[in-house]
Amino acid sequence: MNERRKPYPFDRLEPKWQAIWDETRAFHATNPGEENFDPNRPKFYVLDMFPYPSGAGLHVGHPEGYTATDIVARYKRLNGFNVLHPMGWDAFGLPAEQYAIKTGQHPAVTTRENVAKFKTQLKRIGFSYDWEREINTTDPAYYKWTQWIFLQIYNSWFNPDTKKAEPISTYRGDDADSVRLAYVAEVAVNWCQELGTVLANEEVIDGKSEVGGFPVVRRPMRQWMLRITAFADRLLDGLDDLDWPLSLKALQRNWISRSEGAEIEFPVADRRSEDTRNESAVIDRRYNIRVFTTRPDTLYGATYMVLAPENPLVDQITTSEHRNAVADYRSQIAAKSDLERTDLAKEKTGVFTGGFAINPVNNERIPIWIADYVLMGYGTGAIMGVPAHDTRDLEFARRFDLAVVPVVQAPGKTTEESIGYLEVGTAINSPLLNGLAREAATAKIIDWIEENGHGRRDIRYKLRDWLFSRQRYWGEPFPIVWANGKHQALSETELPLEPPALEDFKPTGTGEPPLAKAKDWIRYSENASRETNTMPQWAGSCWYYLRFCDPQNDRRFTGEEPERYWMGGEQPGGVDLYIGGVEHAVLHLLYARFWHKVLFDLGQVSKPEPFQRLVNQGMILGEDNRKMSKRWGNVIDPLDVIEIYGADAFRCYEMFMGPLEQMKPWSMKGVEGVSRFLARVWRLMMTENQAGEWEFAAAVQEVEPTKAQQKITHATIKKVTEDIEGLAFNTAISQMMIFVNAFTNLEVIPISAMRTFLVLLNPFAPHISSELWQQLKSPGEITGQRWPTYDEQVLVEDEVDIVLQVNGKVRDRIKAPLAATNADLETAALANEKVRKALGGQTVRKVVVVPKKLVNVVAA
RNA sequence: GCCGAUGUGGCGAAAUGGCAGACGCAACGGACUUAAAAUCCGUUUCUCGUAAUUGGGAGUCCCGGUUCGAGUCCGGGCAUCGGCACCA
Repeated sequence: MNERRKPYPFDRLEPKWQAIWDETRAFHATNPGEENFDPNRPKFYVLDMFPYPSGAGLHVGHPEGYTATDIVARYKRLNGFNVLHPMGWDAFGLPAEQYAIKTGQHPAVTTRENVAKFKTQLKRIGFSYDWEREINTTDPAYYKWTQWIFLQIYNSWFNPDTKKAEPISTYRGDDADSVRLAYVAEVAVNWCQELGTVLANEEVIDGKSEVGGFPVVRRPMRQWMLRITAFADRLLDGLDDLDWPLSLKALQRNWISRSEGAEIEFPVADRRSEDTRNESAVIDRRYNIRVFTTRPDTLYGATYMVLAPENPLVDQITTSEHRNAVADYRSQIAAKSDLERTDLAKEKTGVFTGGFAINPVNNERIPIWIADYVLMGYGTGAIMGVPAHDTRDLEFARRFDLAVVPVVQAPGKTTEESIGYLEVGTAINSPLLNGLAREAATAKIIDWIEENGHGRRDIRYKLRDWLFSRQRYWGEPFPIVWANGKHQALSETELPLEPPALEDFKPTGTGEPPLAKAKDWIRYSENASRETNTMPQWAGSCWYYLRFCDPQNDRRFTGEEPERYWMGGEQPGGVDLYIGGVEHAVLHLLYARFWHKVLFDLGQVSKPEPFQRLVNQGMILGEDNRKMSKRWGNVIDPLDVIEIYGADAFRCYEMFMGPLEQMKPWSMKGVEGVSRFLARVWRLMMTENQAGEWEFAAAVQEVEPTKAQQKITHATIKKVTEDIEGLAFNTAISQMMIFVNAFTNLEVIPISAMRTFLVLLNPFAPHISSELWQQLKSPGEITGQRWPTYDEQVLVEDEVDIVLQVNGKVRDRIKAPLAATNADLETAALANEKVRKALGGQTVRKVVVVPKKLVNVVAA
């Protein structure tokens, strides 16, 4: 093997500095009240989305965000902040369990090994985490508090008057279990046979499981739910003040999706009067059909109704002669997967029930159909069909030849042409509303509906309550026991509730959780048994950022004072910078906000939102511009890169690739370029002697920098400072390259400029900058320095370049004294030979002068 | 269909409304070397012109607008990517 020569000895100095940082606890953050805590420094909490420690080890995507936060953490420390920069492991989850099923090895063992591997890898990159705060969601000392928080949720309800979570003891009704924020319900859930578990809506993508891509079917099951929908409005409103990417806020808004409108009741016409043509409302008072609509202003245009096939009312409404057709259709639909059913391309289907409803606004008898384009899971599972002003209804009406009555006139169109018009227009064919625009018509009709008892104003959300139980082994057991068919909470003193030791982790396949196999564990007392479901993977990550504030606390989930300090502080407070992938937009980031709001209402945390500023790093693609995957053979292992180029080069390349938020392809050649830059930095201050040993370069001397050197040094301080604040790390590195190029090949290099530069470089390349700082015999440790400041005065030029334009086209460039007046510049421009040549004989109409920049001569 | 993002050299990219392409990669040329690697120096948007230099023209997805001046602002398209999707 031909040993590749290292461009500088990173293989020696990187482990050296990593060991020093460990030994000196260089990045340990102290809490208020602890020794060495300095209350005069401002705080900064900079957080990564902690990883699931998979067996595959670190991927180049992980360190992208981690490097960005590490640069900010180191930068903030150099600026005198108390910085909280922790790391931990989100270690409950499917892969460890599936590995356990295959090999029989306990998931705890696999997890321990994977964590050790991840930690070694992260340390090799030189991240400045406070490892004394490391946490692991599978540690009983951690999930004790996950279970404790679940009990807070279980023991709370949402008071609609205060719009807050309150202890269940404040509830005055007679059925507390019906209002708890954690409740059990029989619902149509997403069941994945392959994984042997149910999944949350957020975990299902295109009818397949997010993990593994296995088919998911609808199936009614009794499950634990968390009442996140009660917080829908607050989760929406809270977004306004967060410094998050607009696209991510849009994703959450879209997911919650608030619709305002009305719930309207349509009475069912009495079947006994089927042959009467007279619609004078012989009404069957036993059941009304309730619909939700965002367009109550089109009520006069409702010419039919549609129920979801699963709607229980269908049985009551269907007449005997239509019973067979309806039954056929319903079984046909039941056999379809969600995917088939929601296929937009297919033609609308449906059957008539034989029943009629009465449109309350005009007493018209309208037919009731069932069709699979109406979903049981949204609104009331029934709609009023307004074919003239709804695309789907129109398609359905045309297919089955139902009446179409336009009730909104499009501007400049005839009544007939207004069919299919969805925008704002003027109400027609609507005695109560004629002539009104949408807003006024909507307000008026809702008033009418409410006054006449036909319904009420209503708001609906697409957001569903959070399906919180899983039929898995490797998760937090619920601190719940069942007695006489009722659930009750364990007391706090019984936490943590550890899962039973099991030989066989396999899902049962029946929907009964694996924990059901542990007969002894289940038996709680003579007549009570334990809940056998476990919590979903998201539970642990819903509050880990709070645990980081005070990770060893055994009396509380997090200490009140540390929480107030790190999560509170000045408005708006919270985590000051949170970086992670966009894939958690409607999962972790929504769930965590929900838990945080519950804890806030209960007085457990100091701010209503956890993450003040959030940034999504872009995905890193393979060199072939495809998503990295084993299938394409384009996966890059960070450790391989570090082996060849060193951790500093790896870190700098990850940041130099392009803007943090952007998707971008990997390039080994690019790593090499950045590695060359670091080698140039090294050789600026070090030379190799005859024996091949590196020694301090004689060129670096105690001399005053020249004016030009001062200028570039201050320009670099300014650019790097501003770019770190703006997370524009790629251009910060560009500027440092410009700096180094300017000092390359000089016979005398001022040591003061080098020291300043090393501090600027330190957050990006902490190892090489620490080593050179020491080689330069600089005072103290580089990590103890103050971030340099720049002087605008130094940056001011005596002479400036002035661009001369004629009609906006550049014709020449001249140098002018900084003090030159506009008149001076104008004169100089008009006297310029190239300007005069370009003007030809044209008349000068106007001269625009931008001081210190340009003169534009306008002529014709 | 709805929501969001993006569109600049051979490639990754840069540019408070004011010199488009900083910085890096690749390519080409040169220095050093017996040679190579490494290193250092230079050229490198396209096009026309020239023996060469100095030059001319065009150019930031397309069409229009605002402006003395537009990659940047406004209007309308197109394309690519991401999310949601029969949500009433």
